[in-house]
Amino acid sequence: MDVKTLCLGVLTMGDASGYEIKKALEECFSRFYDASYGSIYPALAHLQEEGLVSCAEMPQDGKPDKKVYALTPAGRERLLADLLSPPAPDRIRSQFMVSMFFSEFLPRARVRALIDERLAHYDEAIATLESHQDKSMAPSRRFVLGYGLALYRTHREYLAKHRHLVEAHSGEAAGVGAAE
Amino acid sequence: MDVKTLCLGVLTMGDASGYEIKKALEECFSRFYDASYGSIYPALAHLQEEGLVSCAEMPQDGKPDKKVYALTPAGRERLLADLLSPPAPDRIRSQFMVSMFFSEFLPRARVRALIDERLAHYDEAIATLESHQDKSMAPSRRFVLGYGLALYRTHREYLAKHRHLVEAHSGEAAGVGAAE
DNA sequence: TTATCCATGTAAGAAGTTACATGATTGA
DNA sequence: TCAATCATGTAACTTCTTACATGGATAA
Repeated sequence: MDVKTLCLGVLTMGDASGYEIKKALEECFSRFYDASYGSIYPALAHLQEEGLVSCAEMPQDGKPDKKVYALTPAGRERLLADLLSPPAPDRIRSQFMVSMFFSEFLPRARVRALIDERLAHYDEAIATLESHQDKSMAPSRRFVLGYGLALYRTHREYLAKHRHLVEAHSGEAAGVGAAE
Repeated sequence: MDVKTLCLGVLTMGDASGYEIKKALEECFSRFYDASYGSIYPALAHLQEEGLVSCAEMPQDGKPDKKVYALTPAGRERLLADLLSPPAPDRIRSQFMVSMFFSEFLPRARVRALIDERLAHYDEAIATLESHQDKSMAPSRRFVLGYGLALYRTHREYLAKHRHLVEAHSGEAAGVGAAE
C-alpha cells in the first residue's frame, strides 16, 4: 500500500483532480497518512498508464487544464486487493519524543516552550476535529475522525499531567543553561 | 534530526556498539522512532569521520570485531544543537487506518480479523510496557514510557468501543463478499 | 536441529520530499 | 498589496529499508 492506493481510495468518493485528492487526504486522515503533490501527481500518471484510472481534461483559463480522474473497474479491483493485503505496522516518527527523552540536556525554558507549543497544537487540532464531527458522516469516517480525536485528547491530557517529569529535571546535564 | 542524532543520544547513556544502539533504541522508543542496522552502521561511520564519536575495536573470536563507540565533546555539542533545533512535526503512517477508512469495501470477517489482531497487538504491547515500568527509571524515561502506555491504552479502548462503526457497514460496497 | 542472538557492513532500490517552474484569481 | 487558493508537473535529492554476505555460540 502506498500513495497510489490512497489515490484509488479517494476516487471511490467521487472523481477528482490531483489537487482535490491532496485536499481530501488532508481532511480525511492527515493524522494517519499524508502525501505531497510530488508523490500524488506521478502516482496518478502511473495509475493512468496501468489503466486503473481514466482522465478527463477540463480546459481552464489562466490555470493549467484541470485533469479529473475517475476510477476504472480495474482500478476498483486493485484497490480491493491492496486493502486486503496485510497492513504494514504503523510507522511513527516523532522528533518531539526524542527531545523529551533527552530533555535533561535542554534548558528548562526550552522544554517548557516545546510542550506549550504542542499543547496549543493539540488544542487547535481537537477544536478542528470537533467542528468537523457529526455532519451525517458515513460510519467509517466517523470512526477515523473519532479515533484521531481520542488520540489527540490523550496527548493533551498526558502532556498536561506529566510535563513535570521532564521539566523538573531539564537543564541538569553538564554544558547546558545560563550559568555556563 | 535523523538517525545520527539518535545514535549520539543513545551514546550519552554509555558507550555502545552499533548492535547495542539498535537494541537500546528498540527498548527506549521503538514506538516513536526506529532505525534499522542499514541506517545505524553508516551513520556511525559518518559520525566517526566527523569526529563526533570515537571508536574502540574489541577483538572477538568467531564474530566480527566489536566496535564500541563513545561520544566526543564535539559529539555532545552536536547533540545539543540537534535537540535545540525545532522538531519536525510527527509523521505517522498507518495502513491500518486507511483500511478502516475504506472498510466498506472489505468483507466483514476481514475487518473483524484486522481489529482482533490489532487488539491483541496492543494488549501485548501494554503488558510489555507495564512490566518495564518503575525500575527506578530516570523521570524523562518514565515520561516517554508512560506516554506510550497512555497512547496504547487509548488505541485499545477506542477500538473496543467503536469497532461496530466499521464492522456493521463493511462488505456493503459492490463487488465484495461471499455472494459475488 | 533449528532458531535466535551476537556482530558488522554493503549495495541496490524504494518511496517520498523539497525546491523549482509558471501564473491567474480572489479576499483581506 | 500581500497572501492564499487554484493547478500541474519535473528533477534532484534525501533518507531509509531490504536483502545479501558471513558465521560462531547458545538455548530450546
